[in-house]
Amino acid sequence: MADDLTPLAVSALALLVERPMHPYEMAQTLRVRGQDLDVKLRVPSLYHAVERLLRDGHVEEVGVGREGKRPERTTYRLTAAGRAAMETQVVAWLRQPRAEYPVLPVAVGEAHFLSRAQVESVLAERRGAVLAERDTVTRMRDAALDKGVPRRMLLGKEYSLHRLDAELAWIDAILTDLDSGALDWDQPFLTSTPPFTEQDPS
Amino acid sequence: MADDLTPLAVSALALLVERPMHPYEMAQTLRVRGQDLDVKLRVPSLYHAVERLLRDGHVEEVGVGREGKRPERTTYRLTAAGRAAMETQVVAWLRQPRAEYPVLPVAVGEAHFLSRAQVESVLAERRGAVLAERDTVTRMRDAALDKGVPRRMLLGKEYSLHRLDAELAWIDAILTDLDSGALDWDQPFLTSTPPFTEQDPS
DNA sequence: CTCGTTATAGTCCACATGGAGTATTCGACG
DNA sequence: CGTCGAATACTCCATGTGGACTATAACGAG
Repeated sequence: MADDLTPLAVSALALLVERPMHPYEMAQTLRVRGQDLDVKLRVPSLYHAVERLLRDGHVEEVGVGREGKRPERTTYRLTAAGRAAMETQVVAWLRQPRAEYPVLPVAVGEAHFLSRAQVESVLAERRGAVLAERDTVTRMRDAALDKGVPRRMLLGKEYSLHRLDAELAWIDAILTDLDSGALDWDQPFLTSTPPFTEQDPS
Repeated sequence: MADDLTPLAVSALALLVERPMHPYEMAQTLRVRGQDLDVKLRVPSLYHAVERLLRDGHVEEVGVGREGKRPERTTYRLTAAGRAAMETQVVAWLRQPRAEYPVLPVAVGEAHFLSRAQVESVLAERRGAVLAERDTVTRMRDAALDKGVPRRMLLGKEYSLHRLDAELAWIDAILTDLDSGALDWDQPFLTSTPPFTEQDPS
């Protein structure tokens, strides 16, 4: 039983539900549909992903075509196993949250190496960038709705908006606390004995 | 100029600010402090990360010790270049959001392959799991505050809480719209001509 | 009609990741 | 006092990732 599919593999399989394609065409389609905002799309990774799908019987070759005098291309078709594997993976991703590791908490966790002033300035800059992104996403979603794209295709955008709002709220909380001095930035910070665990309860 | 540091590399450098350590000790310290919830910590990756830091002059060997009769261990010390590189990286992460790719939007984006009932049931299950996680994080933060851990060390937890709340709101929105029928789950979905772009504006 | 540009359709290879394994030592239990 | 499990401190290698490169064709500007 071949293991977990990567997000890019799932996107590829989903495209093949519609019709057979060659990898380059998948990449184009994903880009045209804006799905490359949700899935990290790098061409070589896509080719590798398709290779693995082939190896695992999730897709099969449907022919090597020479259309016009373009470079050779291998087209793939979805198998029943591939379809099933994709659905299983989607369900698994929906069913339970998996640990993901955004860098922002790490950065803030080490931000005490910076001066309070620097942190304030840099976070203020970030705040602006996040606001701008929020604006862009809103506009994309609204434009799509106007064009008649069904709501359920835009749920990812709604999620992004929620996340951006959460980030804004959090940045604002930090900036407020930095200003009010509630964040004790200049206190000596513990080195040897972390107070995170009284690890000697014996 | 060596490139971007990985999150794990930054955590390693941050530990070395306190005192020289060997990799295994870094791993233990990160775990004791609960930082392995923010940074993905796998022992082999840590060794590789330290190797790269050594190669790039961010750390130097400070001796191969045999304490007691334990296996040999190589201890590393931070260099000035390493300290600077870490601060630069932290500032870069704070200054601007970088594209990250959570799987949930991808999964929801392909969820139309599932039946409405299945999506509802699976998302309801997820909702419970997210609630439980939110509870756990809250308790961890409160416990740490009680022990006198400074606020600024717990900003990551606050961020997690904001994000979990955002996810809950989003799940609830989907479940509501699925129930009310606002999400037109059973409509025929476009295959050949995506309405995402009228890609013929000529 | 030639020359730089963009689009097509990929491949190469250097690098990063992480499950599983190794080898030694310490501590506890019978 | 032997052995069995856990901790210590790594290493191996299969797999995944992605910047840079290749090679051909169509396209437009001079």
